Amino acid sequence: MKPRPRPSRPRPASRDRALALPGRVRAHSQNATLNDVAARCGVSYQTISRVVNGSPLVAEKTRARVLKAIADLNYRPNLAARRLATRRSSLIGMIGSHMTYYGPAQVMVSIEETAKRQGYNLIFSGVENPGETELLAAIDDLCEQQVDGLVIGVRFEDWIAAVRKHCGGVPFVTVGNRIDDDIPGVVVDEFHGVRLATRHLLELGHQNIACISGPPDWPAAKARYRAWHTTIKKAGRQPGPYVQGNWSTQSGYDATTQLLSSGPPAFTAIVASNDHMALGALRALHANKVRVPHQISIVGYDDVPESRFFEPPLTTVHHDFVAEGERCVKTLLRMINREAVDTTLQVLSPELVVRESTAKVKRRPKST
Amino acid sequence: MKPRPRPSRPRPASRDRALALPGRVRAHSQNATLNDVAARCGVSYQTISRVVNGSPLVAEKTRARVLKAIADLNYRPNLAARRLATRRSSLIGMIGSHMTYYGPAQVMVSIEETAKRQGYNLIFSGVENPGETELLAAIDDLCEQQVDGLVIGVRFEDWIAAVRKHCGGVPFVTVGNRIDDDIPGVVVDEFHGVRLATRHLLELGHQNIACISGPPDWPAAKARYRAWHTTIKKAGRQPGPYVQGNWSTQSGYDATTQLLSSGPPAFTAIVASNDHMALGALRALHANKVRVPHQISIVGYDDVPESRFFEPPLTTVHHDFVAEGERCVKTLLRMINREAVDTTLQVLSPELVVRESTAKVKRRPKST
DNA sequence: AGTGTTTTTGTGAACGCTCACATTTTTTAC
DNA sequence: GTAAAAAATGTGAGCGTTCACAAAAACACT
Repeated sequence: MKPRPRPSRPRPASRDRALALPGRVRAHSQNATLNDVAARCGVSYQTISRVVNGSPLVAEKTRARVLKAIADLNYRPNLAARRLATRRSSLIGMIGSHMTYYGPAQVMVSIEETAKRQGYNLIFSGVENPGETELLAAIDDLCEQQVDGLVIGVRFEDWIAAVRKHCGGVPFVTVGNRIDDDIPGVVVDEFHGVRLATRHLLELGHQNIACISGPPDWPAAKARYRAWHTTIKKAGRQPGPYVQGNWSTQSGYDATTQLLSSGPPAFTAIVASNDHMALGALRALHANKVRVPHQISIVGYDDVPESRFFEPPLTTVHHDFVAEGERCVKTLLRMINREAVDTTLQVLSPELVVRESTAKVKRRPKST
Repeated sequence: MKPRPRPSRPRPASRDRALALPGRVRAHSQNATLNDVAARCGVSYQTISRVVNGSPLVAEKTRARVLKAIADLNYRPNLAARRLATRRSSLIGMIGSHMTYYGPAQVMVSIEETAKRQGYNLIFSGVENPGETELLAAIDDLCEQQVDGLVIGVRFEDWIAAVRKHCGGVPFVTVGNRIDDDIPGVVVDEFHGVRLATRHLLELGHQNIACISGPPDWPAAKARYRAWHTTIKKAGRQPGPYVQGNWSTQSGYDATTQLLSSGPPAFTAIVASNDHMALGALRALHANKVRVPHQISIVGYDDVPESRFFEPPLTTVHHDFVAEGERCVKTLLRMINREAVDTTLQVLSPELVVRESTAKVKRRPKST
């Protein structure tokens, strides 16, 4: 809770007040208030408040008059005042990162839309490299804004206790994070998604399957990596080589280059943890004159709209970000309204989308 | 200004108050207030307020004591109350659309970051199909939130007057919109960007250059289209065929298919209004066995991070979205603080990035 | 010790709204 | 035509903060 920076300029409020005559002179073009409207149509402020809030206990005639006055004066309720009085803000906060990526952006938009439809506004706070301090600061910040609830879209499994404390009484949900601690949330079952992808490759006869994973401190990356590993093991095979990327196309390119660097590849397929890295891989393969899918198959994850236009069109896993966002707002709203919610994670199922970047193995794999 | 939906559940506040004893019983786990902190360390609320706001007029000893109490009680200032008292919200509103696209998302993130650095929070409102009513509703909504300023990232040139009215006294800037009406704003000079791209093609000897534009109701799309047209005219040539897309990869694909449908193409190059459509074009060309850049050159626009990994790497125009967002927040903040601002548009310059999707014309063009 | 400063702390009112309840007006019923 | 019931409107207080100013305490200096 750092001291708020004092505005350097003289605040207009104080200047106005200094000039104010005893008779309650309204500052220049200041917005109209309930009282102004009331004065204008000769009723009490409470009546105005009633019509603004759609209360039925107002005579139709009065309501009409008030509505007119409201329009004339261009009255707009001051939500800050309302908040203070009601102790509800109709604001939900979201903490997220990497909004320039397709998935996160999609989730954010979906959250905003759903919230708006329910009469809530979204206040967003980006936390680029999600360390504990940064995250807690964002939570504090949002809580000071009096948000009614919080959507946390970044990893925090190691700091659950601190997060709980900083949220105070404010309910929160997770999105895209598998936090096993009875914190409500929504995830798409990424493990399952990658399992689907890996199995698909296995069924195609691939014996040696490589993996390009995301940064290991992302839960999503970890789940996807584990799914690759586990599925192959379960099938009684050995996992192929594995390189870490950071979600970016560039990193996919680099990872693949590295995979290719040690002579002719033993693997015949790659599982990439997202479509962008898959694109980088495609490109690196092409640069090395390796043909996809003839020599090497590749699957991505996310099903970004572009992926069907890759060269070749990418086999990938479709992940419904919109549903994810929607569901998590719905849950949050129930918590805010103190309705019963199932505190267990809601898990959505991704789907495999087979396109042209995967094919049956042709040549005999070297190893195994 | 629609009536606010009444929360269906009984408000906790009212229940608490009903139970409250005369002696001012604080509701259960309600947040601590200035008064609570004051009571705890035996000073007046004003003193607490002073330390919270970092005022220098408080004795070091007292400050330490207060700070301790604040930490103990987990006190957090109530921004709603502060807002009411100061008439400033430290909130800036942003109205935008298509946040799942690279450009808009990038701008949004940049705005949020810059705002946060200056002590402001961002409250975002998405307006997907930007009609007048929808836009004005979003403005009203944000103004009710008492935002100190507004960034409008959607087109509104036809409704300037209405927008002005609805904003009331709230300052606003445009981003990515060329509004010629002394409304401050920031744009990247898209016209120039596409001019660069088109000239590049011209210099490569292309005589017949096609265009895939964005949806014409986007100012950005219009500017880019005009630039293609004008530049070619200025060079004394005739503009080639032209098809509209909608920014999506799919639409780029479709547009190109259409371009190709009337027999062997007369054009030898395509100017696509964004990278995604260029990708679609690339793919359509490939599907039709047209080689890029050997038979047809293509340039995109935006320089999304993936574009250098397209097949072939895309020649495009780099557009600095981050700078755009930053500049516009800076301007807005100056307006909020009533400092002098240059009301004319700030224009940033994009740059051409030449990669491998463009080359000299080989064969004699059929026409002209 | 007494005065004048300077530093530190406290007081009252206001911000614009909603709540709970009180009061007035209108309608209904006998 | 009156009493009771229902509908419509009004009143006072409080939400948690800041502002302007007032008061008190601490410190200097004669």
